Amino acid sequence: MTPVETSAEFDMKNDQIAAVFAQLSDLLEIQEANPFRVRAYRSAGRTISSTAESFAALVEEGADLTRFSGIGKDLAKQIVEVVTTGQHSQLAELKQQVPAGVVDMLRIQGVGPKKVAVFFNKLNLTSLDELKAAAQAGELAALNGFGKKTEQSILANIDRAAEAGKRISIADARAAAEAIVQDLLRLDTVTQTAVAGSCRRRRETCGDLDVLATSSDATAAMDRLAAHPLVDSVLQRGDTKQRVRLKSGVEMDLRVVADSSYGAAMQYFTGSKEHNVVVRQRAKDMGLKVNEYGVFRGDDQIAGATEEDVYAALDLPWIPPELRENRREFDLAATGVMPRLVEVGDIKGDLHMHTTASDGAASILQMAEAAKARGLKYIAITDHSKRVSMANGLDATRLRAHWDDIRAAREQIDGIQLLCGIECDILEDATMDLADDVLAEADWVVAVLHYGLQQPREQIMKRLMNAIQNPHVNIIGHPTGRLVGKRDGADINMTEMLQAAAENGVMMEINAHFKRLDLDDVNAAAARDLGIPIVISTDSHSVNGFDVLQYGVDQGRRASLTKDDVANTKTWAQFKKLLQR
DNA sequence: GCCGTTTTCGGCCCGACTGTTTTCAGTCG
Repeated sequence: MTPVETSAEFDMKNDQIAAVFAQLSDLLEIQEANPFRVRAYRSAGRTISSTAESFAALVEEGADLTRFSGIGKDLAKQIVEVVTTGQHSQLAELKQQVPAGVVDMLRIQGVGPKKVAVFFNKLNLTSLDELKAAAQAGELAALNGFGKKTEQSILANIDRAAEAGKRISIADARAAAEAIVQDLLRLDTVTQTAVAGSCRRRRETCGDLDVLATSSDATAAMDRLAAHPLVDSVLQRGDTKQRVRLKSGVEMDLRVVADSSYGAAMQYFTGSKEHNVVVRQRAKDMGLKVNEYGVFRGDDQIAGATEEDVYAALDLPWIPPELRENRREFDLAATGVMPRLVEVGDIKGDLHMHTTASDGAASILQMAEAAKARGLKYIAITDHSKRVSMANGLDATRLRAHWDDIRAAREQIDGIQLLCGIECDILEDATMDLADDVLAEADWVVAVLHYGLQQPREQIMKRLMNAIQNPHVNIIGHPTGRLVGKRDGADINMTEMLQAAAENGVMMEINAHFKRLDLDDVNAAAARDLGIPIVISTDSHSVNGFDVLQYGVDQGRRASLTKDDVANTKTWAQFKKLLQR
């Protein structure tokens, strides 16, 4: 492909491009297009949004987009059209034919493209409000293939459609799922139980919860779940599967299988869907069949009790759940050995935390004692700089006095190193919040964006580049500034930022707080590929703040980071050497 | 629409649950 000559903007984000193809697949589905074509569009959207490189930049370079799996000649052309014109001609056409309100109907539980097509084509309904009115008037039950129950179900779920797709944080998901798992284990008839689904894959957020149990008595397990104090109501119940709504609004599936199927069921219910499609296709190619009950050759179950057996039957090493997204796990598996991913126990230092000097709740010594109690060997105290006045940020004078306090604290505690650090704001005008001579005195400088996150990409990049080129900056903290599910990050050219960091020896943080978790999995993997040391830090504001470390490590695992990729797994002696820039 | 030691056509993962049906389609994960 030759570079594209155009005057159009090349600043479209991957998520925006992906959204075009997601919309296309919804619309095509309502129009009853070939389901595999719909899937191709949906998969292309997923590929684009889970790629660190900017597709806009790739188009600008004239790169061959068909090197991405699932993107062929046709989709490559469509991506070029979207990037260069900001439009997709077929999407525009489809939007003329199908009003947006019709697409909204897809969000109603139990309503899919086929039903939506009937509402639109037979009854001319074009919005959720019109659909609701029709249901109340009994018009839906009169349709061929519909009945009173479907109509009632739509009425029951239509008001919830607006919040459908809402996801909860991994922290909330784990708390709820693990409470229920522990409760099920109290039943004598339940032998094994575990959390599966996106929660087990440790995604940042979960749309629903999946719990698996093995038991000779599925009825007892389902009754137990139905009676759990966290449960609001039972939505579905069959012989082996029950779906409930929790009081928090989140829905949970419980699946009960026999012990001989536990591994296969775990594999199946852990997903992701895309990972499982590849697994099952692979089985098919080998003359086998995989379902939630096991791996089968003909009618013979040849594996199923453990996940290891299931993967082994397919000539695959066991794949850690965090990697099961059909990204690179099958390439890694092809080498025969999966990398040993970083673990919480590997972490020896925490390099981002606050004290009462700014907006923390504990003293320097209290934080150090708490860190030491958790087995950490070194920490950096990184209170806010003055720009963050709301958090009582430090100016040069207060910071120097604070550093004196940190040095004094070193005398009062053994077995843990204390670094004099600072979380220094990168100001809107691209200068640092503290002067170079102050930063030069620090052991550890975390540079961050807090304000002006809405600035245009050019200015955001100027700020990040200045910080990265500042010889006193060690690391960029929570690099995008996004808040999971609440706020998009700044408009960053990730490739450019990471390249600059690699060239200047600046590290990148995975902020372990479950509301941040950036760099995210995709970008952290890209950083690692460039040889950038990653630091997983908690940003603790209290002695309990260290609890979030697990979430950061999980994000690192999703990025397939090993211990070697994470700088704060080093011993203090090794880490000290990394500090020389 | 993608893909290919079954490569340019003919496939494309698999099963539970529900509701509307008398044998299956739609939805969901």
